Amino acid sequence: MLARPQFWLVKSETEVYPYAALVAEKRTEWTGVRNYGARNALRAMNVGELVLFYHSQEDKAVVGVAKVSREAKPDPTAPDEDWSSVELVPYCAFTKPVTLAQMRAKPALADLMLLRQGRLSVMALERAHFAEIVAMSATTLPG
DNA sequence: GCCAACGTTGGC
DNA sequence: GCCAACGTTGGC
Repeated sequence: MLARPQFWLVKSETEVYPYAALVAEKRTEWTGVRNYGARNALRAMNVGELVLFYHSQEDKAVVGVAKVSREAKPDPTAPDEDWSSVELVPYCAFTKPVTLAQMRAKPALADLMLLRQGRLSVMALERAHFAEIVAMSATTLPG
């Protein structure tokens, strides 16, 4: 049981690996992260924690929530290097995607890391930010 | 250890 | 397609 669950956000290009692909596959190995900040975020994830799924490039919107189903281990796509990957499963698709423009327009999200550090592909989220974005999606999370 | 050059990401 | 931001690399 997690005393203090953390919340996360991952980015994926819409055309490369959309949320629908995760739903179709049931689970995915989140490989290919090659940035130290993003890697450290992966390593801090715990099984069961929730992850906002953001589509970069085309959609520029958070489209759903995934869940960490396995903690970080060495990234199999970089066998001799010090990178990490986790496993994600789909958790809940958003009723309405929450666009970057909508998030930028919310004072409550002014210091959201997604908005401040645009290139980071995996990041921690404050609980309040997570809750705000879920509320904006008009989605009721299961459980 | 500094910093300029370069490559990549991602919004517009 | 362009460009800003920023991370990484490599010369010194």
